[in-house]
Amino acid sequence: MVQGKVRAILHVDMDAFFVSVELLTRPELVGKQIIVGHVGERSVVLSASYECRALGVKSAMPMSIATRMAPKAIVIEPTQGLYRTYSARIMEIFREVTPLVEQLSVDEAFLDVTGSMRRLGPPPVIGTMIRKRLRDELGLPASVGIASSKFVAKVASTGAKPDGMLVIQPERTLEYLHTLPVGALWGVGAKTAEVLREMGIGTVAQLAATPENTLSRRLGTTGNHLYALAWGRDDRAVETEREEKSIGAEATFAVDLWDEEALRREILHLGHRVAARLRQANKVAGVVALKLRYSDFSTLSRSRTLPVPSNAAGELVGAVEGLLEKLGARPQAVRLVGIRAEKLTEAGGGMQLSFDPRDDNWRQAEATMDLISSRFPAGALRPASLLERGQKDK
DNA sequence: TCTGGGGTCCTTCATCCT
DNA sequence: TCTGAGGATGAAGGACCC
Repeated sequence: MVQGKVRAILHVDMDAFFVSVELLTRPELVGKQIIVGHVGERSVVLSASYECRALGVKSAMPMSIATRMAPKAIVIEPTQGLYRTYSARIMEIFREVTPLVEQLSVDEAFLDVTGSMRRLGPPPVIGTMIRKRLRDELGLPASVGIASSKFVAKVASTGAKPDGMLVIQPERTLEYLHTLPVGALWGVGAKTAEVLREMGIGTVAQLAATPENTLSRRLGTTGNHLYALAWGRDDRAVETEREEKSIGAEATFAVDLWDEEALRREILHLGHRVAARLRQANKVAGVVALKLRYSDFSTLSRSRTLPVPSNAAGELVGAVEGLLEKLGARPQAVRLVGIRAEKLTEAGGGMQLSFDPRDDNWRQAEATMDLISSRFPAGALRPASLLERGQKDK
């Protein structure tokens, strides 16, 4: 950052993104109560239209509760590939404005437009132009927050929703921040909010008025971090590149599971998914982690360093099965199982060392699967051990 | 009311090594 | 040879975000 120069940061956040994308092909549903999410007892709301939000429906809310709150809502099954396609087009528009784009998720990004102002005009003009392009070219509404830091821009875009724009001038930052509840701060979730509530802190103004060491004694480094934010201090730069640190996959069972065989089948399936994504990213994992969630929602994780970093499903699954065996008998039925590949490094630094010729056969087989998977629909190809018995016998 | 799936970051604790 | 201190590292768990 250039010392002394005031930055112009935009945070652009699409409004009810999944719902908006689905409505593009179903214009007759515009203005209706819409929920995007899987229909299932254990699913949650991915996105809800503002008509549903008015009734209390929120993202991540259990579907069973959401449909009770909005019994007339129309539930739409998510179309994963479609969101990625639109996301890519949204980011393209952002990059035509400035190369300094930090994508936070499929539907939001920070843009540092400090260097684009001479060419495109002041930040509010740029924000308006971006919103117009998203609306005209893609048919999607977005909200924009403009400030001199990432954090305040993000808070502003939340305040601008839906379909609005909010500019926080640097000299008015504290005045604006100090009107907000602590939950508006990045990093304050349910637990931290509860701790702060016990300390008698409910607003950003109260947080700012609390001595920093009081906060850090209670919350550790989070306390220092929150204190800085409460005073509008955030000089983090917009980062255009971010290295993936882990790749994982997990699945929740429709019914909690005691069956070890079914558990191992799911692990094999997840292992293949994770390995395929590692190969696609040209990465190998140094560590593989297993995650189990039991009936009572308690979660356990175990991890193991691989002898040689790998992206072969056989090796990932082998390590996870070792962890599973080490755990011994399950104390409760299993609700969720997950696998995560960690300590990622670039693959392709020559062949991986292995003394077992079977490993090479596996890698070749998996490379062939990648090739076939790239040409046929998802799920067309699976290891025989993942097929149901009836299917396997055919 | 009952909690998905994909991630990141931080803290705590155990273990190893010097 | 034994013991303890302290740093580095790995593993586990929790909180948070979208």
